Amino acid sequence: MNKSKTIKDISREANVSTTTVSRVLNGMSREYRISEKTEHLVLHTAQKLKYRPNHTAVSLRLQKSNLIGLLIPDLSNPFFSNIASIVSLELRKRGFSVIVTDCYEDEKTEIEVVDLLQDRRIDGLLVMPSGANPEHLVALYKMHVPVVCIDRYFTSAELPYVATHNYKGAYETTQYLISCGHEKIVCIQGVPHVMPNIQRVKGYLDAMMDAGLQNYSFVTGNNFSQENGYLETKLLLQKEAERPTAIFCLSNTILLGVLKSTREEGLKIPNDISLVTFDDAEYLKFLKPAITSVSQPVLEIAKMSIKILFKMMDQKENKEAWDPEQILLSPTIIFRKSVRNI
Amino acid sequence: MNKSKTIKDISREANVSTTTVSRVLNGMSREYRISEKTEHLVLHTAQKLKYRPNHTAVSLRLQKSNLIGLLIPDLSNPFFSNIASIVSLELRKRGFSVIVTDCYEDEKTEIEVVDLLQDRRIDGLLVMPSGANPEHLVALYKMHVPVVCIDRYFTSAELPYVATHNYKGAYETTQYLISCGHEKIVCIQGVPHVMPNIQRVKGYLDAMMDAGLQNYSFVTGNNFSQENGYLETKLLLQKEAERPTAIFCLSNTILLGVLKSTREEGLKIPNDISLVTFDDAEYLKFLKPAITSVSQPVLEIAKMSIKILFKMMDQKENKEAWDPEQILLSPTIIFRKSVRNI
DNA sequence: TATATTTGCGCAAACGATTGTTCTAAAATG
DNA sequence: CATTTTAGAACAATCGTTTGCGCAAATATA
Repeated sequence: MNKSKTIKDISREANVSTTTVSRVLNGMSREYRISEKTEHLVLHTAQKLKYRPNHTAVSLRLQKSNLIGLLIPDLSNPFFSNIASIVSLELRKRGFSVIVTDCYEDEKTEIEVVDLLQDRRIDGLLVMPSGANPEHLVALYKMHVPVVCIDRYFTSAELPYVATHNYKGAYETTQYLISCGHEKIVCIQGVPHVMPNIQRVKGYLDAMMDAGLQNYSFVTGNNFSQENGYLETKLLLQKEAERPTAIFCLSNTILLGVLKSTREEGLKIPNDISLVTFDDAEYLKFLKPAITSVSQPVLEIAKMSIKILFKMMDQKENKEAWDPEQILLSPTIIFRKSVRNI
Repeated sequence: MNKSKTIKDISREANVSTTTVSRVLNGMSREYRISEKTEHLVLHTAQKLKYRPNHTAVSLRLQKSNLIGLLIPDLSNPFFSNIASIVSLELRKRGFSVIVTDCYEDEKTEIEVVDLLQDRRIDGLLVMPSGANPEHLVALYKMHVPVVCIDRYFTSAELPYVATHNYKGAYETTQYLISCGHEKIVCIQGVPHVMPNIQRVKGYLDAMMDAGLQNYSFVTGNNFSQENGYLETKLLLQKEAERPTAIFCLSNTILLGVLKSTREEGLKIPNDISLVTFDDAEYLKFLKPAITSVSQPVLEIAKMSIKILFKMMDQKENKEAWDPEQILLSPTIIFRKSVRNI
């Protein structure tokens, strides 16, 4: 850190007390009847010395860090980094800084980091949890630190969250495939225990069931990696006879793996096999054919979660007023050319 | 913030001074001859009260925040968010937290944020500058705050940096196009004033020149957006007669725009026109055809910049020992199917 | 037994701000 | 002229730690 100037330096230089300096610098001159002359003197001296307030000291004194924690399972995933981008902007607008941590989908890391953030006395936490267990987050919440889950959440806990209505998105997408005449529809899933995945699988299964296709439903895969998509598809294409006519990828990383696999097998899309994926991404429309996808309302999710966070921070005094809002926002299906009408 | 327990609470509960508590908690029992009995008592009480140190107070006292700033021009760009991901991991390993800010390619924002970070007494700054002006960074550096530029840098300033050897990458890529028989090669650039762009353009121009093709060289465009790529390509394809046989995109966002444009015009790649782009990305190999690209050594760049940052932090006492290391790491061309051999 | 060491720990001053209370002149009032 | 009011600013405690120095009791040494 820096041996920078302090209000004490200003006070010495201007021959006034630190009290006066502080009050002037915080724009409280009027309330405390500080003469214009003194005010100018202080302001001028501060400029001259290139004074900058020590935020650490202010935090300690005011018991407020103006720091928000942001926990992300995987920053290199565009879905998450987009959220980080929006959060960064919105919080800066409101005068907060963001401590961002990439937890690499590891719950243990996340738990450690939550402790560290607590030591730093963050004023609030936005988290896309990596694990299946909300305990560390609930503990923080109970210590009166506002916490909002984004994208991933827990039904077992009383934590506020904002996420995509994944069930609806998956249900409707599956319905769409069925309406195109598909029956053998396979679903390649991501991390099984995270809520978005659970809901998507449920939506898929229910839609199949409701169409009387329960005997055809098949869920496979176990994480959001490209490799997962690749390997699962290889396996699927093995048994030529029972090949699915459509694959529903539960993330666009999975889709990439599926594409690699179908390409290697020489399959044409959508003629040989149809494809749909969760998560829209810019490049999907440049693939040949362009891929139909379920687009999540990322901007709204990010903004909404911040709104909820601030609502809680505003009623910090009486935590009893906290009402863990749990919000699901509808996704949009973007129809392109990757589904064949049978 | 939280009315959590302090060492004073422990001191009261255990009937020892805060001095002793602090020493025990910092593992200095031996050095200060604190009896095992007292040590255990303190440790036990701390546990019982669920004590957590107040990092704000520690920072103030020790004049060290354990906070690193990370300034990014655009978090939604995978190139940058990948760097953020690596930086987050590496700094966590070393016990630092990262304040990340997305500056949205806006220099004014960046300048403001640098001030804020300085107020927070960050121990170091990693920055991918948004603007053409290094003054605010140099000022920080002169205040003895370690600063390292990543990817983008300034030749006019004495700041350390780590970046891709963009000139080399562009030169060799252009050479490759030429070796495939191309002559009318157009370069669509990004933000003109940032160093990577400048170097890439230079590499392209020199390669054209060295091949005696200077009359064919043509640089257009003005930012890294998809729209830029789209519009510039539209213009290029206007004059049918003088159409280039190859386009060199200076980022993969630009490439996406180019693709959209060529697709709309019904051009086949690489038969009608060849394409090469800077920045490799996962999806490039799934495009049809897969796109040849210049891959930047992102991991090495991130790790190297952190290494340099810590080297400076380690010799904080005598800033004179600081030696602004300026490092360029070579990129790799990944040959795929988007260039036609004429 | 007197003195020198060692053991075990606490006092109090920082770090850089904020703020309730108090104080002293000057101005206003009667 | 004596007294009250007001303007203008300073005192000192506080936020939660760390740390140089000091000090009493216990033990070792002569």
